[in-house]
Amino acid sequence: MKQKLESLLQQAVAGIKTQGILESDFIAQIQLERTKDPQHGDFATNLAMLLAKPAKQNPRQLAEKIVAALPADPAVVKVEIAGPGFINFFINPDSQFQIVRQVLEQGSAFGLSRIGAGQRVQVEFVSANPTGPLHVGHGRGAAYGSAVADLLEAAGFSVEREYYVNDAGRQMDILATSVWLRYLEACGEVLPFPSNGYRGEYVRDISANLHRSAGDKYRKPSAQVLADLPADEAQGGDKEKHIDALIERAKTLLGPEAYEQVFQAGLDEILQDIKDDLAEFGVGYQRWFSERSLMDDQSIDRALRRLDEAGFLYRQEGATWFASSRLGDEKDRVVVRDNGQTTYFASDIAYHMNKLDRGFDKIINIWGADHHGYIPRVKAAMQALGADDSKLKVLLVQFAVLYRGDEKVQMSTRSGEFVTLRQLRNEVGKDACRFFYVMRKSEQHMDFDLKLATSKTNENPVYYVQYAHARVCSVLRQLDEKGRQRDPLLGMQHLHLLTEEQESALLTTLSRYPETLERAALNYEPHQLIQYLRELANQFHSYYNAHQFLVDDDKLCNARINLVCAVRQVLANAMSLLKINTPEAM
RNA sequence: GCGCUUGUAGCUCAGCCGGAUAGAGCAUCGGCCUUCUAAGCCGAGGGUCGCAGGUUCGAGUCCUGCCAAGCGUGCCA
Repeated sequence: MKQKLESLLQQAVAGIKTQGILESDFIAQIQLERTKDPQHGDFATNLAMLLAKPAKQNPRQLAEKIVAALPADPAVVKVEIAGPGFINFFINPDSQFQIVRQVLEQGSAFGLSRIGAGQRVQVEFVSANPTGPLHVGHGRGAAYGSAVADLLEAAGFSVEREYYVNDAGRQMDILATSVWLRYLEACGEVLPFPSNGYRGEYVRDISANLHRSAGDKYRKPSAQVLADLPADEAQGGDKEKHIDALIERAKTLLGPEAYEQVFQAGLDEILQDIKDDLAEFGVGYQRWFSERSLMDDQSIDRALRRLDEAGFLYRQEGATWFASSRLGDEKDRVVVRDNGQTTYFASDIAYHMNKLDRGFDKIINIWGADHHGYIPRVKAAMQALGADDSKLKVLLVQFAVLYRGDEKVQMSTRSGEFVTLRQLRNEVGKDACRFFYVMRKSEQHMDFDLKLATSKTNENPVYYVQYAHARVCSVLRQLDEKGRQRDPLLGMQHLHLLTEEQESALLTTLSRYPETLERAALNYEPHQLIQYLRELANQFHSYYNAHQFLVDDDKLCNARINLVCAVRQVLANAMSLLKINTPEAM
């Protein structure tokens, strides 16, 4: 309908051009929007006001000429000029009714769009370090990222979801060392635990499993482990120096092969936990991309060579620098440290080169907002590699601040004091989790109140939407219990009986679903879909309270049942997209 | 200091490419269950859209400055 009106307006513009009112080479951008007030009809355009200046006429006069040039169409019953020069369209109610038929015929496909035209989009999200279980902060990225990916898919893009596994680097060495130290404890060794180690209970679990499967294979006497170590923080020393020395000690005492086995034991178990956790949360990936693989296949070397060949690398103070400041970054960045090790950033350059090589039309990275300072340097790297950095879109997600009632829950991975995503899911349930996480715009700070999300009362918005769905199901059950039969065909023939205020509102809202989905996808804003769901559910509940559906008149009854079935279908389509359950009874 | 993000009702937040009288939930107050599920509905009160300028037919929305909050500003990841 919207498209039809837009084309009518284009024809009208062409018409006034031939009248010489407007320069013939002027390109008019048609802006057509849904009206907020039914008095203004169904659609409105500000075209006359936009063209007033180039046409050198006052908007209302021009509007009259545009309306005069507008071709007649059976779907449009009335066109009005209002306010400063708005042109309001009133749509023939008969054509409004057809949305019910359309929804029921298309079923779960209703609302899907082809606007993406099969373009290949990669969405990388969560990508939390595999040094511990996912916590509630990662949960928001998971819910948001998968919703964005699913939305894009629904809009006709070809989507690849990817998790970048940071399985290299110092943090992983700290984890491996923490696992080993807890393992030694399990063997019966007595030794202090470093203040900078991973203290979480999950590390003990991993170590216990390792001890069960490997016995004392990795055991070394504690005296040997602790000999000549720099003091830890608790003893007035430097915790960073202490932990680095412990890592070195682990590597030398165990030897490369055994160290690698301990390392791998920690990595495997944590990664598996993350995979299970996300799967249970309804989040799936096409690919898990290992950072170590970039080292193993020399991707990092190749990436650095390409930067060097392009003249963007230089040496200074023993390190190798990338001249990112020449490409919009604040300052240059180190890619190879003076100790010869490449930085995390070097891996990331190689990773993005890999993404570019895979030929995606669009690369979407979903990062925690604390990484925003990182965007310019990655874009600089892409440019230096000769790529179009506008292919990369970084979407930032603010961390959710967790409250238990009024009390703010403090979190830190290292200390082990954090609420995990799994705990949250167990406490709140998957549906409420996903709903709450994507309810807000991603770059908004979010207060996640556990008490509110766990409450099974009316304070909880997810139930509101689910309840609307369950209510339609309940109506159909009632119909059956009354011994009556649904007659969809009869209902279709009498959709014109749906003239109540609430019915018109629902028809309009249903017809808005496809454009809402499209807009949510193109703007990467799943919260728009949530807003829509709440509005649709609200209108349905109002309708439910104002009118009886199962009336004696078979024609009206079936028309209404068709309408509420269409409502149920659209509710279900949007909720399934967001991986929220659609209960048939509550 | 500089950079990014945010600032809308008591609280949590929507507000589409700049559009007509700025919306919703919670909270408060008042109504609605003999009728398809009251996890619901109807109504009321509640606003200097952080502040000040600017752009224009029109600004919560765009621009500039200021104020406030969060984050960033590592040869950490």
